Amino acid sequence: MTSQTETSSTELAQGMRRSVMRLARRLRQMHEESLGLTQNQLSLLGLLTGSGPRSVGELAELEKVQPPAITRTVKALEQLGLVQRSADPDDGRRAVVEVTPRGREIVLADRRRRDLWLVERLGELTPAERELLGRASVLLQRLADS
Amino acid sequence: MTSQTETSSTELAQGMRRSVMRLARRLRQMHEESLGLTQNQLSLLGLLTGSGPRSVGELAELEKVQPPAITRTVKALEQLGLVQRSADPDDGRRAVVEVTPRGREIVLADRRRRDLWLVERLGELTPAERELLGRASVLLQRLADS
DNA sequence: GTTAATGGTTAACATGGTTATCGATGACGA
DNA sequence: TCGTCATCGATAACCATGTTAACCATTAAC
Repeated sequence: MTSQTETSSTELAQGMRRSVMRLARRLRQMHEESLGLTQNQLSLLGLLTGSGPRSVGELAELEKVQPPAITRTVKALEQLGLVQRSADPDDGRRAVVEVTPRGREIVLADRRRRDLWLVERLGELTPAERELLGRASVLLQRLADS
Repeated sequence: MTSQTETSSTELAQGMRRSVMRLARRLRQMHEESLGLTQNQLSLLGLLTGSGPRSVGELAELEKVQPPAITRTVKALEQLGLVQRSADPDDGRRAVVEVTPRGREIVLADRRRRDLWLVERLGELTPAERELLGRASVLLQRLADS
């Protein structure tokens, strides 16, 4: 019993890795050519849009990257007028970054555009299949966060 | 009706994008620290292991990258003794690349290691949930390939 | 057989990650 | 209160990996 469960879990894992990695790659490609912003810049902008103002250190941790990488990206976004950097009033060392209205606008537009391809693909499925994916999506999220 | 279907498809797409991208990221991190090989090198090696000998141009197309990038990665893998490059006997311009036994070994070991984390996570789910993911995985694959 | 097309490499450059170092600010014990 | 230490962020120098442009060798075509 154990060995059979193990075997099928391995096979399931292989299948899932393949399909998830592949779909992710596809989704990533969908917003490559986006408004002149790089992948990184969009990712950071999206993060800020979702979470509100953040310090450089927090952003680094959330993006799983070292602080200098964030500094560079923030600098680029700042020059484009998409984020704004200000000193933390309580702690002069911290630099707080927040998205500007224009930045937020771009993120939302990009998200719509990115989803378009997937929405179309999903439209080709049966309602039952979509329902299945909806339930699976919750599980995937749980796996990713665990 | 249409508008309701459309709305839920949009929501489904958003949820799926989030969960798929996140899980993919997590899976990718799992084999970062792998034997001194970079992400790229492992990816190319995996491709070659799965598909047999390929020309540089084919590899570039499969990896969605320009030929010079392949040339560089192949050169590195060749120096490590993980791939072998030879001239196509029918067309002296083409360079055919194939994985060596040692390269193949590394790919398989890496795959096992990468799957380990996911297998463990899947083990925490109920059988019904695993079954659901198995069916969803097939759909994801189809979406990615369409 | 000369010319054009094709496959791959090389060179020069851009982007984005890293570590090491430093300046400025905040925290804390003598 | 002051001197020391820790922490945050920025800068510099380096590496990995993508790009385009130019070039070489080989094949194809007239």
